[in-house]
Amino acid sequence: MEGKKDMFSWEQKTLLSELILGLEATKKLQARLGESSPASETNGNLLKQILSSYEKSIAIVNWSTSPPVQLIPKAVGVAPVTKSVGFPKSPASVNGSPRSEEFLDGGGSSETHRQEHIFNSKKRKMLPKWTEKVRINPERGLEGPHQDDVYSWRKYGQKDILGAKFPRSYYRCTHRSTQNCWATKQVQRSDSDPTVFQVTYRGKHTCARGTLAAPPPPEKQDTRTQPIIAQKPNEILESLKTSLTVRTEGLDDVFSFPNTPPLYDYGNTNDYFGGVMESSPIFDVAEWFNPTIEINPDFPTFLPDSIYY
DNA sequence: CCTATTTGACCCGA
DNA sequence: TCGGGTCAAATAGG
Repeated sequence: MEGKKDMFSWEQKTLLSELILGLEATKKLQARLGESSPASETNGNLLKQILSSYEKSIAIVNWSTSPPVQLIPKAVGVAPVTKSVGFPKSPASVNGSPRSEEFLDGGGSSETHRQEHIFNSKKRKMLPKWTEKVRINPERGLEGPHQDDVYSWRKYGQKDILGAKFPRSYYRCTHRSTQNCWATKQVQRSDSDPTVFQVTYRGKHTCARGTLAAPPPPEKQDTRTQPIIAQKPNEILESLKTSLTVRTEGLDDVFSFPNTPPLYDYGNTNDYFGGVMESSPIFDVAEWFNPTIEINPDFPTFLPDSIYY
């Protein structure tokens, strides 16, 4: 565990190099494809997927080494997806191997617990962070949810934020304990425009379905449609569209998602949101789309992780 | 019975 | 001390 603290094993180096090579190659391919066949939507997605996988893999390797190897940034910076995971400064003195073990504490000694906590928060600080804006479209199904939203999230908290009309909800990957996936996200409904939500992600998924190819269709999952939806006066805002933005914390990553589905313009704000607030039965639109943005246009179903596990 | 959500308490950094 | 983020017991739902 403490063996090589300031350096990576040659395996890690090699692995990293390989990953980077693959990443670069993929980018080139992407560029090339982009020029020749402009209509290859599928190819584009595949490439995005591949790039994403490379990024995550590299990130993982980096995480497992004390000094985050900053080779990723390189000079490639072409593909937007390559925002390269941002690591705030040096990880200070986090121990070399952020491995589980400690999380499995069973004894529950407050000591262990505490250290675990500290460790976690430190680690957390290093996680890349970015924000996307998602808006609901009253006449369409959920729009192009981001890959990241296809994951299984589990809500672990909600808080009223000072100055914000709506509470902020916190989610973490369902597989955190089982697979050490530290991805989390928080959703904040915009004060001004209730149709807009700000989703801030932290950390990339390292869980199986997060790292590997995206979980595509098997969403069938006997639609465990949430009852909440049923009570909604309207099912309008089921749709949302994602556009993104980025704003990172001191990290220099310029991130932008390549996919930007068609924009829908709902000129009129449905009276829906008119005087929501206190009298309206509308709790929080966030509820509907929060947990897990579903691709199903008709129902924002919340898929349990059971599917993938 | 098991898993996910709710919600007040608790922790920690600013 | 305050406010944001997380924990965890209670609760909901299948």
